[in-house]
Amino acid sequence: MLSQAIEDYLKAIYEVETSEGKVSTSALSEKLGVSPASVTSMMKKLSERKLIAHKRYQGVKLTPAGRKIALEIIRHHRLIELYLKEALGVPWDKVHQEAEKWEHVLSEELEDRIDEFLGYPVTDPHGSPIPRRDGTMIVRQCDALVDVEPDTLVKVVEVSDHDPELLRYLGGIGLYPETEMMVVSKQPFKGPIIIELTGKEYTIGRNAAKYILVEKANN
Amino acid sequence: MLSQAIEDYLKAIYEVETSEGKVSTSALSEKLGVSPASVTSMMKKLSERKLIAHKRYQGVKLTPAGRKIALEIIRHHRLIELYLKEALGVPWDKVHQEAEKWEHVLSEELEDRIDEFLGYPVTDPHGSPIPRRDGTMIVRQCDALVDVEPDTLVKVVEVSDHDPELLRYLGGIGLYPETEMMVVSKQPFKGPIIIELTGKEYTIGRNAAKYILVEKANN
DNA sequence: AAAGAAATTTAGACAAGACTAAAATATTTT
DNA sequence: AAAATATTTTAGTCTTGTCTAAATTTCTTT
Repeated sequence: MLSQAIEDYLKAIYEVETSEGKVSTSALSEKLGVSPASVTSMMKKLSERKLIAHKRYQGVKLTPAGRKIALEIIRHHRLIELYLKEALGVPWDKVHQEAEKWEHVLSEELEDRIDEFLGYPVTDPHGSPIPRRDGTMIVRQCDALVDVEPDTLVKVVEVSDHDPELLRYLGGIGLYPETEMMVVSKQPFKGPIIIELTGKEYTIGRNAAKYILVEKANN
Repeated sequence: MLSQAIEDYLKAIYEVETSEGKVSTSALSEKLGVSPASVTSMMKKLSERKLIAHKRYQGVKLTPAGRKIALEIIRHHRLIELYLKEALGVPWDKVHQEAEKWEHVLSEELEDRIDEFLGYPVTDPHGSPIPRRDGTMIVRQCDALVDVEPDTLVKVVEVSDHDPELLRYLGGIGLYPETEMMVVSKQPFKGPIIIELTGKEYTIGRNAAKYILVEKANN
């Protein structure tokens, strides 16, 4: 049995690995809210257990075994998020927090029941793909909203679940995964992005726009 | 925030207190699967936090603050048990194990949603009363099956949830809370108890019969 | 290429919660 | 009531996962 701390580290490493490519001690320190020294000592432990490969001063990489575990936890997390929304009507800005704790104590059997209840879903409420039981995950090709040229019609693919306030804002304007919208303009000097949605225009800050993934709509 | 260990101790103290009256170090040691020395050291901590009253060599008692917390955890536990059965069809011999872990990470908000989903239930799948949010709990007056005289018609009130195998057996013969049955005879020399249920006779060991609570049926 | 800055690791400490072995106290037996 | 037994507590150790401060290595700047 793995400790919650180990599960959290593996998950964090996976997430940094996919979003930044390289996984540094400081990135993990920041993401997990612990000191860099704590990260280093955990890296040593995970290395010994062959869950990661760690070169001194050079960052870290998941081994296949470590990646498998990370994906199991992420699967728990995303199934739980979707379950809470579908079965109990928990709003999408709150499911993350709840899943963050529950994911570590979910049995495989209950995981299966939830999966079945939901009809073997493929994405969570934020549009993130749910890893399969076998440790594989379908990754969709898409761009951050911040990188899209103006005058493009796009479809929202995924919204990061880590900022509840952003989620409440986006929910308020009706911006969810699968929603189509027009990128109207990008204000200069790192100004916000203007989008059009159901006939109205809204502004989205550059920073927020990094966390909204979209693909070109087939029009 | 209380640690899981503290929550588990308080719950165990509550349960021993209600079932045995006196709470000894060894009873807790046994119940929690830790050494007596570990119990003593935790007792010291809980005492300092004024969650229990501890007299050296004389056992332990919950303070009102400690009891409140114990009942909150038990409320989580029982709501979760019922929820898993009702919403996801988890069989009653498996809900305990799952609830044992989930109870410690359930937010108050999700607790409320589950309570509402279930229609503000009063008992869990084993017939145990669910404590109210305010820390009160309705305790029903009833007898252990082992103490009932033969030739009595009784209604099952509650079955202990701690032995999955017993639960599977009882479920198999259709013995659930609210079920009515006839106590046919008690075999001598600590032999089993014979009951009649839906026309058939079944035997229930003396030990098991201690964990089945019943009341006289109004016939 | 050397100096300064930033990131990482090491060293050592601490808290929680478990353990064993030994000492202290209660309880039971004779 | 003394002896034997059982229970509880104390003392000291261990593991996990955190921390700070100091040392090391890498990166950036000039």
